[in-house]
Amino acid sequence: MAYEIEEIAKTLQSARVIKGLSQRALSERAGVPQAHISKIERGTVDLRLSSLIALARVLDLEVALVPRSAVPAVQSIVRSSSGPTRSARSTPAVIKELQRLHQTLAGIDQVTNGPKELLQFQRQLRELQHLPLAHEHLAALKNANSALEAFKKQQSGTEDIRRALSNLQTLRNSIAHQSDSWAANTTLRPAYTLDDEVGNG
Amino acid sequence: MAYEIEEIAKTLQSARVIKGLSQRALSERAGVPQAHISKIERGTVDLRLSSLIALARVLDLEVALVPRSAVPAVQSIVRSSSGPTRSARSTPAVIKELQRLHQTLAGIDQVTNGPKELLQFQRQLRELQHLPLAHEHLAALKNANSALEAFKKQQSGTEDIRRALSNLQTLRNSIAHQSDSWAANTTLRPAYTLDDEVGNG
DNA sequence: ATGCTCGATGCATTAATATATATCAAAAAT
DNA sequence: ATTTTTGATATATATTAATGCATCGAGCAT
Repeated sequence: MAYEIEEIAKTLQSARVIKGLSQRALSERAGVPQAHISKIERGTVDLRLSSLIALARVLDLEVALVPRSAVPAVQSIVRSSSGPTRSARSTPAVIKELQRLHQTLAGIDQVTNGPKELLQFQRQLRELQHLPLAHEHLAALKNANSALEAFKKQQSGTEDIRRALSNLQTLRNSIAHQSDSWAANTTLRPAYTLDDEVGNG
Repeated sequence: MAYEIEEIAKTLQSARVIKGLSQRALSERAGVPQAHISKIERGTVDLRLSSLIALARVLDLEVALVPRSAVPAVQSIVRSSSGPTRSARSTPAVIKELQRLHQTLAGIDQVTNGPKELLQFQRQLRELQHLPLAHEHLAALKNANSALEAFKKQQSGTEDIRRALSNLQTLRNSIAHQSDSWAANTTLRPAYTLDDEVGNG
């Protein structure tokens, strides 16, 4: 298979993984069979443009034809625009943990009517999903998760939730501070749809 | 056919026309049958990625997947980078006239050993091909062309050539002055391959 | 008027994608 | 330890891009 095709295939796969979607989940949304997605990502097929567009759509990507002379500039734009999304947060473990957090939160039915800490927790989590989390932050996320689960099983009260929440806030602040150029973009960037239906193909 | 595909098709066609290539010429270079190129440009086929890449290659384009959030920035980059190439010079008549000039020049066999004005003429023409020529400049080009042909038929001497050359120089200067931002790029931008084999499919 | 190039179209054939469905081993979650 | 999920793979079929070739009318030039 041609080099360029594999390049695009890699981009597709990377985007899918970052979005926390399984091949099957992507399959449903894009209307492309999972088997075919597998072949595409492996670069074993010369896919049609419609397939590429269908997949790109779901992955918030756009198929573009850019002049060769503009490629470097475009690359730098793309890098700076989706850099944190791509590089810093590409650690699979971190992504997984974020999903886990989201799911345990979804498993608590008193989020809306329960203590307000839970809602704040939810909001905090949503913000974190947009931040360039590195692998070093994994532990903090795990702690928050176990705190949440402890509360879910009623093994602890709202105090622990509040403490975990505070931890997440400090985490958020420490990260948001180190990259201001990124912070400017954060309002424009479409939020990940990590919220709905994560990783269940 | 999907909207996005037609969009890409339009881009391909536009790039081809601007480069002064016929479908048949593009066909030879890209290894794609002319009939198929026709269908592609009309948006009546769901082309494969390999076809798209093959065509884009010849047209100095790159197939890219850009994040939706970065699309506006990328568009502005592309516009400013290939703006003159795209907008100002897209007048078909101007392109035709440039090709005509080039061909009449090629029809003169004493370019290399003849009067030095011819060589300068050639060089000047080459520079003009990289400039954002508008429709208003058409007359000047036609004048230059007729002057060249008159010399070819030995109906005039080198004086007329020199005068036409001078006209082209002033034309060049007047254009180059009004856009400095563009002038900076002009060294980096790959020259059009209008030089070799123009419009003979 | 003649000839040439252009893009579009038709047709037959080939080759490959796309799809539906099912299965498998490995990783992950319970 | 058991169940679920995930990605890769297999088979069979339908759809269609891709190719080669021929042709057509329109525009342009000689």
